[in-house]
Amino acid sequence: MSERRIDRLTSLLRRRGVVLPSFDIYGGVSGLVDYGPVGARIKRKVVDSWIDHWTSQGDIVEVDSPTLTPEAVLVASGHVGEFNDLMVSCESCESTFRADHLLEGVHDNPDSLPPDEVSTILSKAISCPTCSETNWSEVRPMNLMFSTKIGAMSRGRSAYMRPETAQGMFMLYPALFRHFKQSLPFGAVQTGKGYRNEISPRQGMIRLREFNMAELEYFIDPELPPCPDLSVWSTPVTMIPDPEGEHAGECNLTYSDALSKGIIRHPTVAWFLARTMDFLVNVGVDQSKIRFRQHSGTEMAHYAEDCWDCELHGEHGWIECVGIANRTCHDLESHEAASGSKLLRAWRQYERPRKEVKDILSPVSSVIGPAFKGRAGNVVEALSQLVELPSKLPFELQLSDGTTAKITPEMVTRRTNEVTVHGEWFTPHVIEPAFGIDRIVWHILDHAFTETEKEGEPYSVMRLNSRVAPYDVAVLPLFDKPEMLEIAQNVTSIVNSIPGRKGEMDSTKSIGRRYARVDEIGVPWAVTVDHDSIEDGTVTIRRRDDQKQIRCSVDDLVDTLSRGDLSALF
RNA sequence: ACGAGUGUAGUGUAGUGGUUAUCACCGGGCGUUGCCAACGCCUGAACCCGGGUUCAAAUCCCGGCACUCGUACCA
Repeated sequence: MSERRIDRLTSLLRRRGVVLPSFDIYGGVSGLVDYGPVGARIKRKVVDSWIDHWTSQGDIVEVDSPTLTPEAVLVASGHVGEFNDLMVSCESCESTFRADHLLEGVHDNPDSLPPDEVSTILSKAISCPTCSETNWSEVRPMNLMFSTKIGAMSRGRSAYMRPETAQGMFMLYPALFRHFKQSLPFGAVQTGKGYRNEISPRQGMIRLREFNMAELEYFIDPELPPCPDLSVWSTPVTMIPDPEGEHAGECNLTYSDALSKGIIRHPTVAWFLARTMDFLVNVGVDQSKIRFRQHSGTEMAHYAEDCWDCELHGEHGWIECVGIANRTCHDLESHEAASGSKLLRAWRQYERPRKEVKDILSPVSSVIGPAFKGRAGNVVEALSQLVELPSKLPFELQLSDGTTAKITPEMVTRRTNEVTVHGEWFTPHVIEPAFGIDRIVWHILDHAFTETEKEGEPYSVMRLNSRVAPYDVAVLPLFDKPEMLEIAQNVTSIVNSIPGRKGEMDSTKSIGRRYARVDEIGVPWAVTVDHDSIEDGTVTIRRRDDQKQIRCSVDDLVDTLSRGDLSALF
């Protein structure tokens, strides 16, 4: 047995087909892992619980978009710029830095410089912060996105594997807006793979190059943010507010207290914190190992207003597993600007229509047309955008192309326009909780992994919540007799016919060994078929966590299992 | 990314130039037992990959890959 708990845990996960290195027979690839037969079921149940947790709310729907993403989308989102970090290392002391960080204060916009210029500035003006030497290596761009081409050969369009699922949901905003009858708030969830070519992935499932993410984009009217009742969550939770803010220091607060004290800055964000906690506890994360940490102003993306990490504690320390960010209107506005689409907005109906009286110069197109020919369109446009009308005609009208046009009295009619305005278009804000599924699965396993002793021998039990257990029951014929096998086979197929339930039969080896095997992969219940089963149709049910047994009929078993948890029988 | 260490069956390991590659658990078969990793017999399964040195390499050297630790990085 290995010295360290984490080694014993990972060895169990490999041995039992939960999580194992990918492409192992070819030497493996760092940052890629496989879920085996047992792990894949656990992961699926976590993802299904997640989808169900949010979609049962009513105003959130599931969508699914491609992982292949055209370059333009990721240029607009900022990923192409942000993920092209230039790295440089000091040849004297071997420290590695992001080149743009070193240039801060020397150059206004270091991101915009090509590598050779960065190199030049570095060697002239910057010394190593660690050892003060000026002996820089070659500047290398580190692109964290996997690039590819859509289409054949050189005609292919540049694309990337998505670094987050969010952009796909922003692309679907117009469809969502229609689906929800054009009224906010509403949200979309998406689960799937994301890709980041990490410089040095380590820590097993914590930093992967291809990983399972689950993201929720909740679109709201910033002037009318949803403020759900937070008083139903009365248990305080651990929070670490912005270390640069006035509430710095770990504290234990309810969500509503944190919101009223101004620690959580947005009511909808507070509500997502609460709902996130509920989800994690539901799938078996240990509540005492969950905390929320607020980003400091400098850590936060420039557009975000309030950003929290939900961190889970395990063998790797405190790990960010969920990020909850108020992304404001940033993404939708960027895509509107880059694509020219006018579909990325929402309509805000005024409570009562506003009458607006406006003096305008209405163009007389029969005069303007012949007078300005090709520029006529521009002139009409500029007239309609005049805020202050000139006091007298003729006057010089400023056009958008920089030229001016002389407007004479016969070209326009002065008129007073009375319009009724019923509302306005605006760009919704978006609150985004983003979950790292693999990291959550890891912590579920970590928290469930319990090492005990049985008759002086080490004994491991995976105390998984039954919601995420790979099988609901294990069916074990006490011994290898045709009558018992038949009953066990029968019980297994009945269990498998209950929607959403899975049972597995195991008739090998001794009964103690089979109990041990199913304990190790976290099956919560073992159903044993014995002599009495042949006589009277009853079976024993053994509870994983305390090995307590009761006897009941197969009918009761099936009935209870289809209704809920077998613990009702104890 | 840099540096150091490690890489032997499914898992944990022994082996420091010549072994049929050790042991345990593990998997499969047969028998036996019959409710918590029981027992007996049989059986399955490994030297990370590629090159080099040597008559001979798991063992020494070089390169790659992976893991661990430290430093760095981490939208």
